[in-house]
Amino acid sequence: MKLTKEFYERDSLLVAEELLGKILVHETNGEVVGGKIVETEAYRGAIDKAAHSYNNKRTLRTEVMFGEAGRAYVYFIYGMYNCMNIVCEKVGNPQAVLIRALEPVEGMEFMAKNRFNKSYESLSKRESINLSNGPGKLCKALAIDRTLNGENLLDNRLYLVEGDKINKEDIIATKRVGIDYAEEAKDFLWRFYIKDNTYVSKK
DNA sequence: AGTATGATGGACT
DNA sequence: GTCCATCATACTA
Repeated sequence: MKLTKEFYERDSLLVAEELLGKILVHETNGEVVGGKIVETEAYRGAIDKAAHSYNNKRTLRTEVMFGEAGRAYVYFIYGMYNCMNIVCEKVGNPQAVLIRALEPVEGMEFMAKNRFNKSYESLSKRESINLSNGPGKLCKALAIDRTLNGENLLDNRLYLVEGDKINKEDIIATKRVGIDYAEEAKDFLWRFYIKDNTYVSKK
């Protein structure tokens, strides 16, 4: 069952935590690829120095975050990678959740081709873990790029469905990654991951 | 285990 | 011109 707009239309902290265990699916030229979300980060908008939308900064890039919940915010970073977020909260409140890592569930051949240009069977152990254990890696694996920025996750191209129920005691809350510039916000425990999951990007 | 470094280009000022 | 919500590789030990 697909997640509803009501699910997304809440504080990004809640959404980030509850997204753990859900399945992210991309359908693209006849292929279906999907993975279980095992790591997320909340970006809480106007009050969050780490967020692109800090201080309600509204630019062409951040515009999607100001719109309706349940859209994809995909941005290009470090000249090479894409990162996918899910827009949260009501219109005008620019929060989002970054998807940081997936456990492959469906379309492993497609992922292996995208990431390493070889068959899934021929991957080393290291490579199979590296398919989707980071925000840039999972976008490459699932063929998610900026053309999907603004995509409605309630439609049938890129969407999320129910998955495993994760127990509260299996959820770790810790500091976000790669935001050293964010002053006090860099220490907020706004990253969530599933305890002991192999595909988490960073303990 | 850890630490360092280059790749590479768009967004923003 | 500067800054990146990253990753792969190449070291050191």
